[in-house]
Amino acid sequence: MIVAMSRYDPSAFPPFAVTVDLVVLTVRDHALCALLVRRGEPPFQGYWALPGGFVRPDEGLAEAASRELAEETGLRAHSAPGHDAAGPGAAGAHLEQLATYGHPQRDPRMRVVSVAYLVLAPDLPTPRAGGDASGARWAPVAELLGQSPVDGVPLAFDHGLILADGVERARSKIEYSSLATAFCPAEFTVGELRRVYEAVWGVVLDPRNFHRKVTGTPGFLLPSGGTTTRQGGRPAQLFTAGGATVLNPPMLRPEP
Amino acid sequence: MIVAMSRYDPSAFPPFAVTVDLVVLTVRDHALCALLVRRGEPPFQGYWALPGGFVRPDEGLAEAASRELAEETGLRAHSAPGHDAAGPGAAGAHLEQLATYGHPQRDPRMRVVSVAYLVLAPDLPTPRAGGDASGARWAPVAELLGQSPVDGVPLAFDHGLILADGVERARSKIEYSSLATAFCPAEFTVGELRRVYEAVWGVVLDPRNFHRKVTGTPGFLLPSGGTTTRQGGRPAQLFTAGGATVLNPPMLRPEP
DNA sequence: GATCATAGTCGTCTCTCTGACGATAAGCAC
DNA sequence: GTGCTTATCGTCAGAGAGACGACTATGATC
Repeated sequence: MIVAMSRYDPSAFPPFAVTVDLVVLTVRDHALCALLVRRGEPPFQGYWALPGGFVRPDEGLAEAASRELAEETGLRAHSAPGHDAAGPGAAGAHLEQLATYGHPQRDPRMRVVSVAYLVLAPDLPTPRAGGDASGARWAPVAELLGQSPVDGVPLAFDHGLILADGVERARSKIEYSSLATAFCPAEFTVGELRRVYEAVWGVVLDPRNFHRKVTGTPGFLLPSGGTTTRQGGRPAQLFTAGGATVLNPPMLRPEP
Repeated sequence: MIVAMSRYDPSAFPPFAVTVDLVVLTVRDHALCALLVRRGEPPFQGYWALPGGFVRPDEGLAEAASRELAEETGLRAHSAPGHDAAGPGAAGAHLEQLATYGHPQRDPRMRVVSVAYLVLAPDLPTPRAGGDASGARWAPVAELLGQSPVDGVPLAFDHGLILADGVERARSKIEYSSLATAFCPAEFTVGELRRVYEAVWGVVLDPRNFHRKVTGTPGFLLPSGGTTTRQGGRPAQLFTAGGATVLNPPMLRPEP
């Protein structure tokens, strides 16, 4: 019986499966999008789900998340273990632990505890399907979180809840950190960064005030010297992410 | 082999033990304190550790944390599942998920994944030891996180790291939420609330500016009508926590 | 009971930052 | 060239924070 089990007796513990699930977010076409895979096996066969998989016996949680991310997208992630970690403007994606989901009935087959990770990545080509997934796609989170689920059906398991938590984390975190740069390529313009904020928050920001704010925050942006006209209009200065990870004072999210 | 295992095959998953660990914080004598228990069994026998235990097969993670908290302290917690949840000024403690720790070697006996929860509670009597703990005490976090570990030895397992993460979460969360009231009894004065901020942040705040800020934030404090002189000096108005959970604009933490 | 120490509460001033918005600059399409 | 787009600089009013003066109402001490 459980009640008779000593709380730390290793020979009599209730067995759990531990998985990682990934909320991979990017900004495409002015919209915040999440990576979904189509499940090729029951349960929820044919449903869209977050990428993820079992943690192996000899690997850490962040390590498992990194591995799944690489298998699924080819991305190299910098995990941010304690606090800051990622170097400025590096090519990979930002990865951080989101939360852990362990409702006893969240998987119909067995007791599964899933550690969710949040990944913020620059725009990528449409991912290949890999492993046991029969398809993969970028889906705008506005469709996923609105009243109308994808293709008329919700996500598998509790992945809709996990996705909502991940999106909320991303939305609030770009307020007080420089994480929005994780959605940009290594070199980007102030306007491109502003479009990231607009897509993630679903708002329109004043270009002049935004420019003043980000260029006036020490350590947020480093001028790289070049300019670009890839967005049309007047040539814009190119920047890379500065070393600052915390924005003080924060970027204020306007209310509706 | 693991690599041959289908990622969601329930019949061939690597078995893990899943535990919850609690970072229980309170403010005593102008200091932020954490609840520790002394381990009565190996490994780390005689070391101080965070309270916690195995998750039972039929209970959720927050449920397990709640149960352990009640067993250890007699506290009833309001978990805060999605966002807000706790009613204003209720008698119990605030409970929220902190993070999950699963380094392969974090427990010398076996693979254990631990979901840490953060509990913020008003000052309590010294807790009774329970279960397999041979003692329990409140320890000032300044001593625990400084260079000098308790009694010359660090905490068991990776609990020092978990504690540090919990303290950092508490410190940052009272900036932009009304969570500091969770450290106060149901009725409290502005000065008592200020002493909570001062203890958690380890700073001294201007009483006049603090008063203006908290009384000027709609929904943060509700006047309860009464007054008290329990802190000495001029009688102070009593308040209960208002319904607001988010502080906008936030309370600013002064820098050294 | 007068005095003092302790806290609480209200006001004022200055500085910084934000939001709103005008004006100018420098590319591209035609 | 004209028109359109985006980038960048500047100005101004209002909100909020830090610094601090002033006053109030208790209990403690002589």
